[in-house]
Amino acid sequence: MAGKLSKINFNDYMPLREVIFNTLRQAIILGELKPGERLMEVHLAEKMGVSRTPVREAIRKLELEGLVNMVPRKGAHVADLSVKDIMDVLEVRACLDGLATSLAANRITQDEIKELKNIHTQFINYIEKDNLQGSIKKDVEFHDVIYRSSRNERLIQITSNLREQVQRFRVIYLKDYSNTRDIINEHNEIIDALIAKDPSKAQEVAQKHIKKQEETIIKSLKENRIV
Amino acid sequence: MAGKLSKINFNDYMPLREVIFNTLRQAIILGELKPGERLMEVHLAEKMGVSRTPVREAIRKLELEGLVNMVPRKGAHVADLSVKDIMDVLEVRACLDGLATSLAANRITQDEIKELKNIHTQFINYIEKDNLQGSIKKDVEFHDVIYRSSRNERLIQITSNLREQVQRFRVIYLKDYSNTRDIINEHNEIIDALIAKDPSKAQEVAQKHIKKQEETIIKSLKENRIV
DNA sequence: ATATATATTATTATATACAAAAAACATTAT
DNA sequence: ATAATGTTTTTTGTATATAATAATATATAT
Repeated sequence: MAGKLSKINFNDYMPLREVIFNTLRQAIILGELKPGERLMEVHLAEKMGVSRTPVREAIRKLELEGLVNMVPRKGAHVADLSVKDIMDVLEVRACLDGLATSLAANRITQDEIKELKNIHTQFINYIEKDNLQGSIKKDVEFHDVIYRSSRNERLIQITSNLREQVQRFRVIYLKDYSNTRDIINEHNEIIDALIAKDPSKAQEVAQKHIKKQEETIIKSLKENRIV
Repeated sequence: MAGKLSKINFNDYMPLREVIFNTLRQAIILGELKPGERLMEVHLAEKMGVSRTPVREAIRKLELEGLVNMVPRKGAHVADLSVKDIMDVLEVRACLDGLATSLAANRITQDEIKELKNIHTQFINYIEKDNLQGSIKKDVEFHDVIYRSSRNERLIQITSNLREQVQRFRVIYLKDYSNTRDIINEHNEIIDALIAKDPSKAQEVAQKHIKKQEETIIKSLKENRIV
């Protein structure tokens, strides 16, 4: 009964508002829509071939997600993201990454550890080959597995939003961004702590990992004379 | 030039969608709208004397805030809040309260410490007088000051959402909720750590404070045979 | 009686219409 | 030329209309 046809093409309906929401969100995160840029309903609507209604609903959601600022009766703008903003984000993220990793130390399965090692190996390969996009992708996946292993949905949701902000910041300010080899060792430490099922060690190294990321960003901001 | 008239009554315009959003949110948090309850657009619209448009936009925001679940083309329901959900929330909150308090230890001003002590005194008074509503209010204010003193906007935003969830959980499951005298001592410890400007002590006692809250909730759930 | 098919109704999704406010522009007075 | 005022245009906010889907009720066949 449950062949391919009954599995596929069932729940693939997406409201226009969702499509618009995802499109705009991606555009903001990838820097195609720049901070401060005005979001005009009619303009966006005709550009995407829809009416104002789904555009407005999408903007409402972006507003709550903090990617868009609204002034009633004036309009919507792409939210600014200051250095202070991202420092706030990283301060929280360091803490929550520590939490996620310490929880994962107790809750991660053997399969997930295997998966983690696998991703890490691919990460190393991309780094060796200077493939930035690849290494970024594997870095994201690496942390995805850890968050997932924390078995805390709320934590996953919050950190995913925080990572989004960091990604956005990089695109806006740090066009010369690159993944350093140091990260390999830091990830190794994390894996070791997880295998050892040592929560406090896991917390420590994960927190250190984000703090180093923060330092890297600050260093890069200084080199670019931004701060 | 800048008399009362120019200060008051200037920016007091609020879009209907915001009014509806706040109304519905309050209703959900205070348990007037129960988990699983259907939110029907026309129904809500005519109950509040507006058209469907602002109601829909409000629902979009509630959706992103996690207070409402949507199934496309089916409708919106008040989000469920399971015991597991709230355990997740408290796990994160313990961590972030620790962070906020440790940051506050370095950043809080003398005035803010004075404010904190003041609120705490009033909190004690309400506890002594068995005034639950009063003590809850002062408890909230107490933590507000600490979050504010962390000087981390992102942290303030996230924790405010988490506290909202805890509040909601209490209303749904713990109608017999009460503030115990133990909290007085825990708050005292927090104040002391802040005065001493001792971040790690501050983190420790704040985290302990939330963990105790978690225990209280679990105990109460057991007494009520919910878990 | 139960299951299946069909018609009816209710509800959401999207588009459009209209009203109110803000912004842009032009006009006049100084 | 500049500021103040009035007019037009643009844009947002809200209401309504239409289309499509889901839910419900009804009828029919087995």
